[in-house]
Amino acid sequence: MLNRFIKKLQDFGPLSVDDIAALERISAAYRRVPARTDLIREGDPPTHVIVVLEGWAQRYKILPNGTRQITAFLMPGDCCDLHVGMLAQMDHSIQTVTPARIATVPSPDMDGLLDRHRNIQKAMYRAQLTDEGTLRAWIVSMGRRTSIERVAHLMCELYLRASRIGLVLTTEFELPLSQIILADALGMTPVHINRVLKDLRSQAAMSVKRGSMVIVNPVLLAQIAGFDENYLHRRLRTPS
Amino acid sequence: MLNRFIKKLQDFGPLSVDDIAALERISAAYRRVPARTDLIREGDPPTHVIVVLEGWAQRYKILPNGTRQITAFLMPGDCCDLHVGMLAQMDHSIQTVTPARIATVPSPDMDGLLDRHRNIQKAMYRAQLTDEGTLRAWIVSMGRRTSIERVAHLMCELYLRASRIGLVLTTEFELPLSQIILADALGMTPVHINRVLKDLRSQAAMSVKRGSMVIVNPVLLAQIAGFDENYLHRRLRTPS
DNA sequence: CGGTCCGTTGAGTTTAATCAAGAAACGTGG
DNA sequence: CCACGTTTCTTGATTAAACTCAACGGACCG
Repeated sequence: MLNRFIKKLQDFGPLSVDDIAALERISAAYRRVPARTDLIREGDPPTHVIVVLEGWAQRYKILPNGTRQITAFLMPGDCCDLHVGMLAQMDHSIQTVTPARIATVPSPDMDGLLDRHRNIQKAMYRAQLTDEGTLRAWIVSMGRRTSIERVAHLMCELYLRASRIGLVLTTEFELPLSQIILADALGMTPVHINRVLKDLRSQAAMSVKRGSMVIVNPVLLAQIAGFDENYLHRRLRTPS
Repeated sequence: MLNRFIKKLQDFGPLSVDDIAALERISAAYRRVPARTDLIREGDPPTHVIVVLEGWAQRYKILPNGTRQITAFLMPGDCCDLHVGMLAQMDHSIQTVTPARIATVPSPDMDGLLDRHRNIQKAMYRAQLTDEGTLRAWIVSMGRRTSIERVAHLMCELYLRASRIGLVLTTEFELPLSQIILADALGMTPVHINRVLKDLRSQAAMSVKRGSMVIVNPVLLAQIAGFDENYLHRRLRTPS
């Protein structure tokens, strides 16, 4: 049974038995981490590549005025920048959202792996390009979408990403995100998020629990968001 | 006399004579492009890495409702994603802002260059990490900064980036950006940008010309923005 | 020299933030 | 297992920020 990291990379390109063995070696050592635990903090010198095997994490930054902006969610199989070891210090922090299983790969080991396994290298660069597209899509959302579109768009992104890694079992999908986290991800106040969610609930697009929410109708959300999934690079160039 | 691309890479790591010769070969063929010319459009299959040798360009995306969001500015020496050739199609467009000198490197050539020249590879990955930091900083700006802070923050970013590549000759710095471009970069309306600039002008932080603007007091802007330059990774790990 | 694009300003409207308060769920320790 | 404190969610009323609409002037271009 392959771990989420390996399974995700397989979606981005073919891997040989040897590639998979190398990935298994490198991600074999993992640790269990409680929710809301910083994996690395702004200012720390990064020495390891962080790989999320199970659970959710988030990249975030705290501003001088105390507010927080979340810049990305990491789902099972996702990892932080491959070449992060080149930096003198982190410019943001990464924290678990839920209890998680985390592998930390020493940067030199990751460099060696990329060098020796070209399939892995290609798959990882494809994954990274997708992440960058996501980053740009967030900018587009924050700049040019209304608050309800913005919420719906994030939901679509998360739903689609979750689908691809086999996390969506029915048409519905439960996210482990509180309204406070959503607010910090979308640049709004929790109060306003709450009102937007109320609206989406009344349209039967989603329902809300304490500390999490359920996407009931992703198609409707996509319509509200004006969602274009191209940015997630569903259609990568056929791997050669 | 080395071109801007090579000079920029030298800032990110030491290059040998051989490295430099290879970079010169690859960027020797360039073309002059007028302002407001699309270099590549959303939906196009990317086959070349775009390198800006002179002038400014921007990444942008047009939404279904016709609005535009700019997600990045490319300055002399900057290039688009190295591995862009892996994608089936672009999820955004890239356009010149000013008249520019552009080199387009076929993706396989770029791959070969990175393979054969590890110094170049390292320098480029460092540059790319910096770009990603910039992307995240934009998200933070859009989500959690007031409009005046947001404008001031972008000005600081651009001033600092321009300084590093030797584009700032006095303490002042002229940017070739219209208020419309600024508005589309910062997720505001041109009308509101105009009022914010008026405010910054009255504080003697900047002045404005038609189609461009001048940063008069970058220190004051940094103060207004709450600017933290760490995200631009001034202090990279000492190249080894 | 007429047209177009950009910048500027004012007035009115919309959107989202702020302030405030209470309810419901959760966690912990006795 | 219950009591208590804490966090999250919810709602209403008010304020602040930014957008929209509209109009006009100046600069640049052919």
